[in-house]
Amino acid sequence: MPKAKKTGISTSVIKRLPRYYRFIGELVKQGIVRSSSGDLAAKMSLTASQIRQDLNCFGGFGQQGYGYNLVELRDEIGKILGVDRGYKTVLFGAGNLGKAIATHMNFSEYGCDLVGIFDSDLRKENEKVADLSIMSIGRLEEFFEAVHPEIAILCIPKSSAQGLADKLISLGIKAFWNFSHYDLKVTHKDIIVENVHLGDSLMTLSYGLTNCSDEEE
Amino acid sequence: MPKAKKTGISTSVIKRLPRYYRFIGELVKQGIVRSSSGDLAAKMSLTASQIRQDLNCFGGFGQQGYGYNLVELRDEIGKILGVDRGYKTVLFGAGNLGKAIATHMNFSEYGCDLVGIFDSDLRKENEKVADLSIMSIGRLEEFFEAVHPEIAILCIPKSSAQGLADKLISLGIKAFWNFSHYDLKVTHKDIIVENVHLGDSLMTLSYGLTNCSDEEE
DNA sequence: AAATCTTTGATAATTTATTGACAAACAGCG
DNA sequence: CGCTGTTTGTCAATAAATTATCAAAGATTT
Repeated sequence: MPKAKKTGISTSVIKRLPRYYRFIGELVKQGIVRSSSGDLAAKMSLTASQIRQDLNCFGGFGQQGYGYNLVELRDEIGKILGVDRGYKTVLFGAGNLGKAIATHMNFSEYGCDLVGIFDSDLRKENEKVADLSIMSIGRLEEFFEAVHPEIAILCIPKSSAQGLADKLISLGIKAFWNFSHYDLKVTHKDIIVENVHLGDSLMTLSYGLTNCSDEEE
Repeated sequence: MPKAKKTGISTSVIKRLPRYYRFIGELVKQGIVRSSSGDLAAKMSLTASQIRQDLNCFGGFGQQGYGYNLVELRDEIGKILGVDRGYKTVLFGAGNLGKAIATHMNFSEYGCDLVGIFDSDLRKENEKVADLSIMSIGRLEEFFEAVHPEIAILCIPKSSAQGLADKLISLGIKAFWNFSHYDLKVTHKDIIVENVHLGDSLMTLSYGLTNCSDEEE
């Protein structure tokens, strides 16, 4: 009898959910139908305790003496993450990174549906990327009026990020996936922001090389 | 009198360093020369206490009654991160994502120097990306022998990631920046891995939209 | 140069996260 | 259908991270 207790899930737990979803999805693809928290823990380099505790934040998905039904578990986590929602998503900035994200990401796997690409460079208008024609910013209001997208992906220079974000919020955008090298400031409380800083990740690698390899011993 | 205490810095602290580096660098660019932990905390949405404690892991960079000299602080953090090292970096997989990373990232800002791009598709050989000619995998040994790169960026399908990684380790690679949608398994203890899962970040956004917006109240 | 004000670095207190332990629940077997 | 073995969900214990506090250091002012 799964009891849902959605109140105040910690971000530590939430940030682990996508990884659970990936791993369990992979196991399902391999045809494995059940698994215990101990098995999963070994495969994911975690503790069994943590897996049980994490999953229990959302409900009792397992069964004593048996473990977890992986298909069911994957679907439950998917539902929690909302990967079945198909949030309408619009991308801004069709430079190298924007194009790569548009063509490289399997949006549908992650609960998103890419429905539009905008660029401020008029010369790119009508160019095709990922089966969509790039639109000029001039068509922004018209498009939002008609489509009402929920997520904006920002692949634009940091100088224009905050301005565009404010504009998009006024047009009803609910979430930002922000690659603009700038931490968006958002006062509205239900607006969700994920600032992605690839450079930070690379610097972490550099830190590791610089500090761990020799001096650890 | 800065006392260095590099022993066992927690990953929580390390993961904040790049953000400090970015913010402080930005302030320096704006011509601001000093700042107190309180100022910085307000600008970065952190507590003053955390900033002081984080910085103190590496040495006493501040001065009572004055605060921190931002140029000095930025340079110190840069040195800790190793962004002055210019680690020789090789990219594998010249698809959309690989090309975007090659052309979009300012590697030198992050302590890296992109010195080679490989792709298994022979038709791409000699194609130019980011001022480098794509090399075929056949030239791998020869190139590593001559150049001895330290970092490998993997923008390849997950099916070939582990195999290539093992090969590269045997050729002397020290760190992986891995975009292959697969968590690399590395037993060697000084090999450093950053698994980047953009999909995880997008799912976190989806989680936020699905769970927070309405039900929070 | 003394007095005042600011701010650090360090330590203590608190909060949060992770791990361990175990009773209760169920599967599987004979 | 009862017995045995497994595994969960929960709660307690531990560990880690964050925040608060404050004496000492030094800047700034007069």
